[in-house]
This record gives sequence, C-alpha cells and structure tokens, in this order.
Amino acid sequence: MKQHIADLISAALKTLSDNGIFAADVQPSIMVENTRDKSHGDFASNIALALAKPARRNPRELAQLIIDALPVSENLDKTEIAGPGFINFFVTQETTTAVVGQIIAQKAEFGRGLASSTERTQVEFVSANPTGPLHVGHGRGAAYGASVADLLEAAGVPVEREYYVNDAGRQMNILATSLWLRYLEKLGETVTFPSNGYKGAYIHDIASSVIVEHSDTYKRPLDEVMYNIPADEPQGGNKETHIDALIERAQELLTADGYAVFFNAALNSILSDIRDDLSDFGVEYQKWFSELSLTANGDVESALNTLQENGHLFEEEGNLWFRSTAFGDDKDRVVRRANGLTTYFASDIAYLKNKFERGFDKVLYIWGADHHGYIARMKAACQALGYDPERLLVRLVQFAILYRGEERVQMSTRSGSFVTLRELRDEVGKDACRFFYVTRKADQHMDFDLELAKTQSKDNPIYYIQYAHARVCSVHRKLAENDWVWDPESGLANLGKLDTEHEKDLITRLSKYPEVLTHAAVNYEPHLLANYLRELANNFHSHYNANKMLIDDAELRNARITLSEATRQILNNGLTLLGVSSPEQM
RNA sequence: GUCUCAGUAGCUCAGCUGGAUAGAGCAGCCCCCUCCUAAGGGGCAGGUCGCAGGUUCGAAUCCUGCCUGGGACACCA
Repeated sequence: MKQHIADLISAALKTLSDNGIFAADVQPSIMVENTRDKSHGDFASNIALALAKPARRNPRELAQLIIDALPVSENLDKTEIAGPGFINFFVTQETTTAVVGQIIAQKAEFGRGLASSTERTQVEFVSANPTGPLHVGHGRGAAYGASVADLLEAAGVPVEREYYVNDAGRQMNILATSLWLRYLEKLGETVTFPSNGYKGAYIHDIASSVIVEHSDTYKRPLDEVMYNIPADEPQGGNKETHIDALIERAQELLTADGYAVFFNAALNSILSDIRDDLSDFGVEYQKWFSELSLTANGDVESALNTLQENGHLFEEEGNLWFRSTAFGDDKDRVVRRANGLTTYFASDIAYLKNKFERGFDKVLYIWGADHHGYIARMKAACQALGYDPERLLVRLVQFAILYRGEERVQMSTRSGSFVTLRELRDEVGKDACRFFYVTRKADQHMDFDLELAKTQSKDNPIYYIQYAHARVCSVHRKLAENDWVWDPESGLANLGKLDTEHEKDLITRLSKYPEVLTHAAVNYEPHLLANYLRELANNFHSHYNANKMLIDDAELRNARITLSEATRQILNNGLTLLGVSSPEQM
C-alpha cells in the first residue's frame, strides 16, 4: 500500500513537473509513512514540505497542487492537507480489511519474500570453543543468530548457517591434558590438578568413558608424569609454564596416537553435547566448519601467500607481519611467529578467504562484544585479500549479565562454576529463553534475572503473546462445543462488519506485519519483531475483551472468527521466526 | 590515553531512512468476570529525551564539544 501511494505521488509529481511547476531536475525521494495518530489517516507523506524550497512555493499550496494531480485510486477514500503541509491519505475499509483474506489464503507464507535476493549470505554464530558446555553468554548469540538467519530467509535471502569449530590451538591441548589427568585420577593416582586446567564436572564423565573404552592402556606412573615439571602457581610457580610442560609431557608419554585418543574423546564428546544443546534450543546449522581443516588443506598457507603476493606482509625480528595499518587498523598484526607457528589471526584470514571462495556474497559474523577490537583487522584482511570489505559484516552481541535476585552470578568456563545454557533452559524454558534474549537490541547490555524469569508470571512478555494464541484456539474449541462451524467464506465476505475501533486497530496492526518482518530482517534486528508481536497480542486482547465472538449473528460471528484466525496465523508466523512455540492451550 | 556502545517515566527498555501531542512493560492508585481462559481488559498518575551549541520549515533522532557509565585495546588462543 505504501508503494502504491508512492507511485501515485510520483505520477502527480511528473504531471506538475511537465507543467513547469518546478524544475525537472528536482528529484525528491518520496517518503510515505505510517501515521501515529488515526485522525491523520492511514499514511502520510511529507513530500510537499520537502519540495517547498526547490519549488519556491508555500508547502500547503504545493500540497494542494499535488493532490489535484494525483491519479484516481479506488483504494483511497480521501486525501487531506494537514499541519504545515503533510498530505494524509485515508484508505478505504475494503482495502484495509483485504489483508485478512490474504493472511487466511497465504498462511505461513504471508509477509515473506519482500527482500528477495539472489545474494547468498552466510551467518556464522556461536562458534564457542569446544572446551566445555555452552554457557548463558553463548545463549544470546545463539538466539540472536538463529533469529537473524531465519528472518533473512523469510525475507527471501538465501542463508547458510555455520559454526566455526576452534579445534586447533593451545586451549584444546589444555583440555586434552586435563582429561588425561582426570583419567589418571580415576585409575587411582593422586593428581594435583593444574590451576589452569579445565575443572568442569563434564571432564570426569568423559574420563570415565575413556576408561570404559580403553581401560588403563594410557596409565603412566605419576612420578614419570610429574618429573621435572615446573611448579604450578599455588606452589609459587607460573601456571602457564606449568600447564605447557604438562601438555608436552602428555604428548611425549602417550605418543601421537595415544594423545589423539584423549584429544578426540574430549573434542567429540563436547562437540556433540554442544550440538544437542543447540538443537534443543531450536538452533540448527548447515555446516560445522573445522579450524584444523584449514591448516590440513593448506588454506592458511595459501591465504598468507595471497597476502604476500599482494605485498601486505613483512618480516621483523623473525616474525611475519600483516601490515593491517595500511587499511586503517591501529597496529600491524603478527601472522607467523618466529617459532614457525601461525597465529590464530592467520587462521581467521584463511577462514575468511575460504568463505568467499565457497561463493558467499555476504558473510555475517556474530561475535561477543569482547571481539570488538577484531573488526578493524578483519576488515583490513578482507581488503588485503582483494575483497570488497562491504561484503564482510559484523554484529556484536553484548553479554547478558546473570542475576539471581540482587546477586550477580559469576561465570568462568575454566573454574567450572558457570551457569550453562542447558541449566538456564531447564529453569526458564526454551520459549522464554529464546524470546527474552532477542527482546533487546543485540548491542545493548542486558540484565537477565533468573529469579524473575523463573517466576513465569505476567512479567514475562512471552506468556502474554502465547496466551493470545491460545485464546484464539480456545474460541475454536468453544465454537465446536456450540455446534457451530467456522465458515471462512462467509467471514471474508462480511469483513465489512468489523467496524469497532478495536477491530480496525487489530486489522491495521496485521497489515504491518510484512514490513516489520522485512525491516527486522534487513537490519538484523529481531527485537523489532518481538516488539511487534507484543503489540499485536495487545490489540487482540483488547478486542477480545470488548467484542464477543460466539454470537448468534452468523455473519458477524464468522467475520470475527476469521479475524481471530488471521491474528493467530500471524502470531504463529512471528513466534516461529523467533524460535518460540505457539501453544494451543495454556 | 585511543576506539566503541550507550545515557528517554521510580525501574527495565521501544522509538524505523529527521515529522504532527515522545511510547510500552513492571512498580503505584482506581475500576471490570451470571459472559468465548481475569495468565486478561479499561482508567489515573508519572518525562527539562545527560548538558550546551549547530544544521533544518521541523531534532529524542543528524553534526560538534563536554559530562557520566559499560566494553575493547597482547609476539593469548
């Protein structure tokens, strides 16, 4: 409808321009907006205000000229000039209520595909280190990323969801070594566990399963294990050198094959746990991408070669550097250290190159806010590789700070005293969890009070929305009890009877769904949809309280039930995009 | 110090590419079930949109400066 009005204005302007009212080279962008106040009609345009200056005319006078030149449209009742020169458009009742019929006909498809594109977009999100279960901090990235991907898809953008598995690097070695030490412990050795090791309970479970599979094949005497290992921090040493020495010792005593047993047991177990966890959270990926595969395939070398060929690398003090300052980064970055090992950043460059080589037109990274400093260097790498930096998009998600009542909950994967995403889901429920995470803008701090979320009271907006859905279903059940049958055709034919303020407001709200969906998608802002659903539920509850649906007048009854059904459909469409269920009964 | 995000009602936050009288939810006060789920609805009260300039017909929104708060600034992964 907005577009229709814009077209009408455009035609009017053409006429005026042809008649020499203003110069032909004046090319105003036509804006049609939703009105905030119903007395201003359904849509408004500021075109006369914007044109007043170039046309050197009084805005109200200009507005009248535009209105006179507007082509006739059967969708409009009238147009008015208001205030300083706004043109207000009043849409006919038939045109407004037509949306109800469209929703009933298109069902889950309604409102989709308005930003249809052939540009493939990859959304990479969560990508937590596979060193332990996901905690609540990851939950927000998961909920946000999944909703953004689903929204994009709904808007018509081809999307692929990917999880980058950080299975290379020191953290994984610390994990494998921690596992081996727990394994020794379970076989009777008295191990002083390293202060820098992974202490979570899940390590014990994995250790037990290694014993089931391999019994004591990898048991080594403790004095051999600890021989000449530098002291840990509590004993006055350094925790980093202590754990590094233990890693080396593990690799040496177990040899490559034995070490791989622990490495893979830890990785596979934790990864499959993360996979299940996300799946239960309604989050599915098309691809799980291994960081190790980048080195194995030579992608890292190839990426560095590309940078070398493009002249962006230099050597200093034995290290190989990427001159990212040439692209606006605040300092240059090491990609290969003097010891020959490539840095984590080198893998990231290779990964980026890999993504583009797989044919994605846009790659969207969803990171925790602590990765903020990473954006400049990735943009730099993108340009240095020869790709348009506009194709690399980053959205930062602020951490959710957990509270139990007044008390802030501390989180740390290493110490093992964290609240996992799974625990949170168990306490709060998946629906509330998914919804709560996306009701705030992603880059906004969020306080997540467990006590409050657990109360499942009216404080939680998700119940309010789901309740609206359940209410419609309840009406259908009651309808059957009264031996009435909903006749959609009669309902659609009698939509004109829906003329109370509440009904008109509800229909208007329904008509906004497509643009809300599209806007939320292209701006990566699912909270807009969450807010919309709350408003829609509000419109429905008001209408429900004011107007009874199960009435003897069959025509009005069918019309009202048709409207309820359209509302239910939109609630369901929207909730589905946010990963929330639509209960039929509560 | 540099970068970045923010500062809107007592609290938590919306406010789309600048538009007409700045909106919700909690919390507070009042009213509504012989009636489809009161897990609901209606009403009252509550604001110098951090401060000061600037651009504009028009600013919570854009620009500049300042104040306050969060976060990020490793030859770590």
